[in-house]
Amino acid sequence: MDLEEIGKRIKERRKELGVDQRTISELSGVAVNTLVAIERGEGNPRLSTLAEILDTIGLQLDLHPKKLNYETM
Amino acid sequence: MDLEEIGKRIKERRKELGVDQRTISELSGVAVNTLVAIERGEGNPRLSTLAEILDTIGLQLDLHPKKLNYETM
DNA sequence: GTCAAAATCCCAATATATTGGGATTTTAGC
DNA sequence: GCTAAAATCCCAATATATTGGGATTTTGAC
Repeated sequence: MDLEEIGKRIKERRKELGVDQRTISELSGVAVNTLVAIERGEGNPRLSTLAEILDTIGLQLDLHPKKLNYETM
Repeated sequence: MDLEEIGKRIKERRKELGVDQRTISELSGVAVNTLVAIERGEGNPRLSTLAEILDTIGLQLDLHPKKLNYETM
């Protein structure tokens, strides 16, 4: 789940909703330039920025365990 | 899943692993000050910063659908 | 292939996350 | 209640995300 995949998921979801970037920008309060960058996987948004967008399009962040890179700390 | 809960989850997971902040800081490359703020729910990290920490402690971000705030766009 | 809308790009200004250093407070074992 | 380690705080410097404005390109319908 990297920047690029998150961007894809956002764009995909927005298309499903049938809305354009400007609308999401206005509803979320995030500038359209910022949204463009994120959708294109070129962004590295603050968590709040990402959350505002996700919230607007009906997606949510979640946290789950995965395998550790280092077994010994 | 807001900033505060994410911080709690990170701290909780770190404790389970039995490692201190300095160690996570060194392994992840994120400054300890930044880690402190995030664990305390006072941070608003960039996605990359959050991802580096999560990756180090064996957690992963995920995206899933939730109810929309606005049914009509 | 024209046209309008949507998406993307460029740039300068601003806001804010991140960092490192050092000091202070809190925590936990003895 | 001492003590060392861990956690937190403060601050100035730096890096970078965000924004708004306008221009350009791409897309899709006709």
